[in-house]
Amino acid sequence: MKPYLNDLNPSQLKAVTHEDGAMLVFAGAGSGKTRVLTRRICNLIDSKLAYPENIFAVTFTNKAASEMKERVFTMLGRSPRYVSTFHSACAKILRENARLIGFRPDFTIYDQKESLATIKRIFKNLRINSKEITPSEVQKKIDKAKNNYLFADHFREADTFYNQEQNFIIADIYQAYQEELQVCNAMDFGDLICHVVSLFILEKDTLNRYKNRFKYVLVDEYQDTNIVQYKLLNLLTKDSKNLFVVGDDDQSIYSFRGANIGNIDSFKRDYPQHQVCILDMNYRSTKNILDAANAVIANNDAREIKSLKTEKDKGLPVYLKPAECEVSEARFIAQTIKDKNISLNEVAIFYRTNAQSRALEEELYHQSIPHKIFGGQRFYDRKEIKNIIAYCRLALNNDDNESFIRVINVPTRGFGKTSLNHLLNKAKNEKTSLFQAALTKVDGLGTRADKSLNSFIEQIKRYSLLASKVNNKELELAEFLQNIIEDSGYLNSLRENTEDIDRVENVLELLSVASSFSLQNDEEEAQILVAFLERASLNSALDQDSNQEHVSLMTLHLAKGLEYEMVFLCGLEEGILPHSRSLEDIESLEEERRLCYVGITRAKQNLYLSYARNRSNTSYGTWNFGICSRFLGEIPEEYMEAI
DNA sequence: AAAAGGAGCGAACAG
DNA sequence: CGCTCCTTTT
Repeated sequence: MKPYLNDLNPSQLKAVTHEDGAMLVFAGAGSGKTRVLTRRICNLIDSKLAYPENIFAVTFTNKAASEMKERVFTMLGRSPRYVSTFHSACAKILRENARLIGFRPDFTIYDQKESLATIKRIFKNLRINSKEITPSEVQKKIDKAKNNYLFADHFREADTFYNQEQNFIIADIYQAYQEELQVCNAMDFGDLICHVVSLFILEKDTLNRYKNRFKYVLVDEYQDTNIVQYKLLNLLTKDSKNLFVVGDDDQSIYSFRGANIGNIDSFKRDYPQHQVCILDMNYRSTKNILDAANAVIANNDAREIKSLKTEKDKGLPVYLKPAECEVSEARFIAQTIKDKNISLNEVAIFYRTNAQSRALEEELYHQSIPHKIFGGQRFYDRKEIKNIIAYCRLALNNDDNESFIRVINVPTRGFGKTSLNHLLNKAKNEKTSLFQAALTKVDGLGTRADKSLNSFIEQIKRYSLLASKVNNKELELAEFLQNIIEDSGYLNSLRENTEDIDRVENVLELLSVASSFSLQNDEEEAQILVAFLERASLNSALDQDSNQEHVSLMTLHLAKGLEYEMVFLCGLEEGILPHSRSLEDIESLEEERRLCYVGITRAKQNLYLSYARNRSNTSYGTWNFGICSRFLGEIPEEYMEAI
C-alpha cells in the first residue's frame, strides 16, 4: 500500500505521480500544494526512482522548509538532506566546494547589518562622500544586482548617461565590497546564491556531480523566485529536465526580494516539453471564507483569471471587529481565544509588520495564553548575543573583520578607535584581514594598545584551538561557549552593570540553547560549531520547539503555506495593510492585496478580521487615526458579520 | 581612551 | 519615540 497516494484528486494524483520531465503546477491557495510536493518526494523515493540524496527541494522561508521536511519525515521515516531554503541549500553546497571559488569552508555569513557596516568602512576607505549616495542605497543596489546575477561591471557599463557618475561610484564600491568579503572569508545573503551559480558555471565537473546527484529538483512558491535562483535551477536541470515547480501568481509576495514573474515564461521557454497541472479545488476553507478571499483578489488586474472552488458548506460568517485601539484589539483576540474551546495549536494571529506583535504579545502574556512569536526581533540580533557569536565566528574564521571590530574592545581592554584606525590602515595597505595585520608590529600603537592587541590575538588563537576541538567532537559546544564568555571577561563585565541584568539572562539562555543544540538528522556530517553559527545567521530556529500547545503569531509573509482552524487577521487599516509604503504604485498595492488574500485563505473554519480606530506608535511615536482598510470594503457583506 | 550628552534621522516583508 | 552618530568632557 502507498498511503501517500490516498485522498488525492485526479489533478493532485497526476502531479504526485509525475516522474521524469518538467512540470509546472498552478496551485491555488489551499489546493494541496505542500501536500503535492511532499507526497511526490515520497513517491520518488518509495518507488525507487530516487534515493533521498537525489532530491533537491527548495522553499523561501525556514518555516515552510521545516514544515515540508517534517511532513516527509512523518510519512517516510526519513527525509532528504536538501529540503531547505534556497539560502541554506546554497550554504551547504558552498561549504563542500568553498576552495574552488577562493573561500575556506568555514566562511562566515554576513547579515544585512554586517554587510552594511562593511560598506560603510569601504565608504571611508574610498573617501566617498555620503551626500552623493548613502551606504544603504548602495547596499540596496548591490543586493538588487545580485538578485539578477549582475556584477560590478554592470554598473560601469550601464549606459544610463542620466546618472553615470553615480554608477561608477557604485561599481567601485561594489567591487571593493566583494574584495573585502573575500579577504574576510565572508559572504552576504545574495552571495550565497550567486557564488553557487558562479561555481557551477566555472567548474563543469562540480556542476556535473550535482546534476547527477540532484536527479529531481522541486521548487515551492515558484512565483517568488528571482533571476539568479532560476539560473541555479536551470543549471541543475538543463539535461535531466526534471524540474518540478509549484506556484500561484495570486500569492506572489516577495517582489522586494527580486521575485521575477517572468520566470514562468522562462520555464515555458526552456522546458518546452513540460506538462502543466492545475489545482483549483480548495480543501481548506469553508465557502464563506473562500468567497471572501476570491472577492478580494478579484480586484487585482495583473493576474490570470481564476477562482477557487470548494465543496464545503458556507460555514460561519467572516467576523469583523472594529476596535478602539490596538490594545482593545489585542484584548478582543485574547478573549475570543479563551472563549472558544479549541486547541491552541489551531489558532494563529497574523499581522503585516512585526511591530504589531508587541501589543498582542503583552495581552496574551497577561491573560496567560501560551503563544509563540515567529520571526521578528531575533534573539541573536541582541547585542550581547551578537558579541558572543562574534567571538565564536572569529575563533572559526580569524579573518572575519566585522566580528573582529565588534569584539576587539568588548569588554573594554584599552584598544579604542584610534588604535583600531592604525590597524585598519595596516590591513588596508597589506590587503589582509585585521587578524593577519595584527600578527606583526602595527605602527603608531601606544604600548598599552600594543599589549592589549597582542593579548587579544593570543586569546583568539586559543579560541581557535578550542573551536577545532568542538568540531572534532573533543569538546562540547556549550563548554566552548562557556569558556569564551568567562575567559573573555564578557559575562563579568555585564554583571558589573546593573542595567545589563537582562543581558546576563540572555547570555545564559544562549548557553542553554547551545547545550541542547544537536545536529539535525540531515546534518550528520556537518561540524557542529559551523552548523550552530550557520543556523544563527540564516535565522533558522535555534531553539527546540516547545511541546506545549501555543497560539502562533507571525507576519503574513511567514503565514504563507500554513493553515489553521481559527485565524485572526489584525490591523486591517489603511497604512498598515495596505502598508503606507505601497500606496504610490499599483503594483505594490496589488501585492498588498495578495498578502491580504494569503491571510484570509489560511483559515479553515473561523476567520476574524479586525482593525483599530486609533493606533499608537505607527510613525515616530505619534497616535494615528485608523481608517479601515480598503480590502475590507472589497468583501461583500453577505459573507461578513460585524461583532 | 572612555563616558556622557546632544543632534539628527529614520522605520516592511525575509534569508 | 528610540537608535546611531558625533561632539564634548573628564
